[in-house]
Amino acid sequence: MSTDNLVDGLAQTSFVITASLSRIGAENDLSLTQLRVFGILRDRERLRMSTLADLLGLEKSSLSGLVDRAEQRGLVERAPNADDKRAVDVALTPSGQELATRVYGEVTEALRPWIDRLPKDDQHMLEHLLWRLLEP
Amino acid sequence: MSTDNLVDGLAQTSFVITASLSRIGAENDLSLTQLRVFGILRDRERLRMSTLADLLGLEKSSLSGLVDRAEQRGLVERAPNADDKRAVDVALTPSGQELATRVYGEVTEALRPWIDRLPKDDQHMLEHLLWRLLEP
DNA sequence: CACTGTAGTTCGTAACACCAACCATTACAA
DNA sequence: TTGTAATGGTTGGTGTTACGAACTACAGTG
Repeated sequence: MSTDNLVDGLAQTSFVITASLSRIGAENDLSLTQLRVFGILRDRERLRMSTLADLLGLEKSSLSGLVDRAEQRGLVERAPNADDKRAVDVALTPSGQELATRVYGEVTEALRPWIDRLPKDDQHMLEHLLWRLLEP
Repeated sequence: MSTDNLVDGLAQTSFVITASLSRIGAENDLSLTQLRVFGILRDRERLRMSTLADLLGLEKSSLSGLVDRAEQRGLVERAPNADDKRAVDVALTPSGQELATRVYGEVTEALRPWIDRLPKDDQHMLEHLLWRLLEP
């Protein structure tokens, strides 16, 4: 069956990407999950703990410690939510922002040579297909 | 820059795949890393601890515990290497083999609906591109 | 106003991954 | 060939990650 091979290819690719992300994260003392937090928070202004947990696919309790550690390092900050006094918003601090863009730049640089083994046309095709797949 | 978007797409896709693998692994009491061990060992006969560690990108010491736990569950077994008395070979037991094929079947089933949102032609194209990228 | 649900935190537990230190064996060099 | 370095694995200690259960504080609803 052909789907098997595609699944395999997706899994293998995942491992390659994940390895790069982990390595570059580690060089900056960031776990893969913390990297994801940064990736998510980089675009948006602020996010509630619970929605962040949902996006990451984590339990709320897992997120507390994660944010704790990042907050102690001054990369992230908590603020009470204006609308809901139970809720807590999380946002990147300026230094967190800076780290995020730097690390994601490094990731792109690290993957570029690997990606460039594919002709430009194929790169565009791949990009197109992946985003089609990722559509909601 | 277009590479950025491709890197992003690859990362996003990785997270989706990883989430599926983790979930299905968890349902079978297997961590993502154990799942990878099974995937690697499924094809080959037996592997030395060190080469397995290399393939996984792990320290030797990390592998010891990993294999310990799998061995205690009877999924994997150690055997002294014939050529090198220092080395230890690892292989799936029959019950490990069975679990491996079952779990990887479940993964394929889980991803199929997601993948099938892409027309068959696009699936083949994607598969082709990914494997081109994965070439050594 | 009581009651049920939701948002986060804390606590205890287990897996995971690393490093450093340690044997045993192998490879190599003088 | 014998001494020394390198390799293969394990052990022990540490920090991170993730979970579930129990808990507090606030929201929403009847």
